[in-house]
Amino acid sequence: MDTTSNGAEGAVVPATKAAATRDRILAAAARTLSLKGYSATRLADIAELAGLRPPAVYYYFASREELIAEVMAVGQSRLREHVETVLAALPHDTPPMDRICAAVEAHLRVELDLSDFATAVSRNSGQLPEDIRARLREDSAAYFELWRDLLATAKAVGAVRAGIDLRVARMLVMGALNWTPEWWNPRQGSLTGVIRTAQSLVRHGLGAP
Amino acid sequence: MDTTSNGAEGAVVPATKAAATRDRILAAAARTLSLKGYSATRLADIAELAGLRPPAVYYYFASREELIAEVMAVGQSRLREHVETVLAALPHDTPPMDRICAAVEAHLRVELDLSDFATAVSRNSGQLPEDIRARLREDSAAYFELWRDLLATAKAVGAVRAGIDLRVARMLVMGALNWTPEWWNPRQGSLTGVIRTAQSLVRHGLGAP
DNA sequence: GCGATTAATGAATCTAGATTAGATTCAAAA
DNA sequence: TTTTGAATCTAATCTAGATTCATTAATCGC
Repeated sequence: MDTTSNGAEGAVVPATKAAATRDRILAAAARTLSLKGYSATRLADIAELAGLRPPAVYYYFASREELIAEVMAVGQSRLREHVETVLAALPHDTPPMDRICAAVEAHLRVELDLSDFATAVSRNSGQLPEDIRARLREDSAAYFELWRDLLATAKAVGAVRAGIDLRVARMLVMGALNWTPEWWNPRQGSLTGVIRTAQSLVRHGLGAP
Repeated sequence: MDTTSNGAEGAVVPATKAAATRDRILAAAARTLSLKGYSATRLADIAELAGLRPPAVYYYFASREELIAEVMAVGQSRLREHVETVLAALPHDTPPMDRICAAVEAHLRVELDLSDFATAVSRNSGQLPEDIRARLREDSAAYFELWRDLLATAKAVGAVRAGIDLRVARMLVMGALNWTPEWWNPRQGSLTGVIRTAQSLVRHGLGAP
């Protein structure tokens, strides 16, 4: 069902051997980007992790930039889709603030545990060349939109304290979440611990008493 | 009292013309790093902004890495010192949660308005080569320590809700703050607006009701 | 088994940028 | 006026990586 070492990179099982190699390169790039960051990511590092020589990468991708752009695109959409899926599975009468907390959990899980691609996005989105950034814009905007809606709905039913600037609050919350890969380490704290505290912070930070 | 264009980069007035040039290069590097990020920062960009040819930089700094390391060191300590100064100026009986809010404000001000150096640090600390990172470790740890104390004190007087993991909460809050340079733009929102919402989020997010 | 296509390689090339070498300017001291 | 040292420049060098390419190895349809 899956090709990577990382628990649940939910790639469809590749149809051909070639597609498998391509996925392996992509996954290696995602992992390297998530660990070392954009500037320190050499094509040679990626190739090595994928068990290949650097030129082989060009058989599958037009350029290093192309490869990285694809990692980011996958990461961005995987992030958004995971959160959307989780939200869609909630009972229809779930209170808005509970939906926000579910989104917090989903975001953290995908970013810290499920996908190197998502990690790569949050760790590097601020460092990308304009070129790549432009390609992410649409998907990224959709994700912001999702959060905007979550907050707006909560506000509409009076679940958000007065005096909170919704745009600012949204960016602060997303910032707190996006920064987690910089400090969280699976070996020293439990993921559910992070999730619980983040939810508590958000719920009481935004919520009316 | 000051040499830069940016409002309040509180450098001491340089003793000699040479020192002024050095400061100009440093400031140019800080600004470039804060705007373009580590990977996109060319020595040529810095030199141009400082009104020089790239080789001239070597008259003042041993290498690009050295220059960047110094920017980061200045930024990190400026950030910490500004927050420390603000906290030290508070009345001694200021309640712990108010002290936290003051720190939030100070951090945001120095990062978003007062110092390109501080911005450079929060935007790039995750991308730096191990080498430079090592040099920041001490100062950076001191800053974390400061926040640790702030939260621990608040907790001690019962100002923090139960069920909050202090370490996680601290990192989430600092993440929210450190992420702000990625999205905040002076032209579209007021700084005080950001500050107010951030304080509200933190106060209610952490605080006992 | 056997050509044809697909995958991958080692060795060579190309290039952006950092760095160095050496020449030049210029203000101040002698 | 000459000398000197500090500050800067232009032109050349050096290097890490990305990229290209001619060739080899693997795989597949028959």
